[in-house]
Amino acid sequence: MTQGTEREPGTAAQDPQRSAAFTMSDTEAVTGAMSIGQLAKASDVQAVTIRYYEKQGLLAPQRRAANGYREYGNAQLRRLTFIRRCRRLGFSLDDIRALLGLADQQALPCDQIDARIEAQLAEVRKRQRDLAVMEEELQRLTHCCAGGVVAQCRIVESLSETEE
Amino acid sequence: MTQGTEREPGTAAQDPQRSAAFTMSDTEAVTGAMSIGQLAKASDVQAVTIRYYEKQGLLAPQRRAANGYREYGNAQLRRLTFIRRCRRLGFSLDDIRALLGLADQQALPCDQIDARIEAQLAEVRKRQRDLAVMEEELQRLTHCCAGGVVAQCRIVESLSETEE
DNA sequence: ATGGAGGTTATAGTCACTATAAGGTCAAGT
DNA sequence: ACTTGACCTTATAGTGACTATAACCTCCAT
Repeated sequence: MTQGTEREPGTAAQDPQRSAAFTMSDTEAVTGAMSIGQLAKASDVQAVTIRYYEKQGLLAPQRRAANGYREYGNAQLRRLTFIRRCRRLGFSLDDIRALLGLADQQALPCDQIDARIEAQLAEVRKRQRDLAVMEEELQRLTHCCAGGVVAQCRIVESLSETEE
Repeated sequence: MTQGTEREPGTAAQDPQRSAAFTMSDTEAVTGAMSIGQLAKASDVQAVTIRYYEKQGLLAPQRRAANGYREYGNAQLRRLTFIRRCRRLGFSLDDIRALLGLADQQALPCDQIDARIEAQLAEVRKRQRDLAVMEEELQRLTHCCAGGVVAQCRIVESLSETEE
């Protein structure tokens, strides 16, 4: 897959400080404009997903080029990075929309953001407890019918028993 | 609340050989007819969900009554219990379809069922590791900007930073 | 001018349900 | 006999966070 954004390795070499992910053509470097594909590469988020976030009202392009192409700047890259980090922390897109709304109001105290982090931490811990139960149960089921056949399978039996 | 027709599901337990989870005796067919609502109550699974499982090929009613109503017996209750327990262990409906296929073949050795339990256990442990990472990250974020305002918020900052 | 890699939109599919609509059936009460 | 209300039937659409597909447009190098 030849990646179209890398079309000038010579110019990139001029600036050893610049990370490969942000390599842009000279004009782009001046304006900070990225196409959706370049933003995708820089953020490691698929272009379709970026368009999806836009439809969900999370990330709008800076502007549209004359040909209709989306153009993004570094502010959008930071915003997208924020979105993806929050997703990795288990926040829903709704949560993230709220967090972005808060983050955009620079004068607000941090309390509400803090509270949402705490809430998410509680949620993660709840999921951990759920998984711990699953793990214990599954662990109990393993090795419980080694070498038998299904007719006497303790697993099937214990999973089917109607309690009374 | 018309639970009056409920007979104790334990009558089948007179047969201690009943390791076969899904074999249905004629007596059950005669005595054990439940409507979908009764099965829902007995299994604590919503009627719509039971119909959904049917559409997915997991659980068919014994037969249809003259008026078109679904009729279930104790074999179906055990099968549904099996399905729900597997769901609680995190198995997908596809997994469960496969497990039911295996469980229905009484002569088969247990190996394949065992293997699927092990695979699910591995999956659960992977999810646990993912959550542990999330927990650590969230923990790190809490209290990191107590009392400040968003403009200096370390949370927002650290979530937005593009690494380079 | 042609090919191929990019971009654009719109729509449908995923998973395991849940919700809604529009109607048929049944037992009890008036 | 009639009505009420609980139950049953089917079909369709919505959820969340994408992913996949189709059909088309644009740019650039050859």
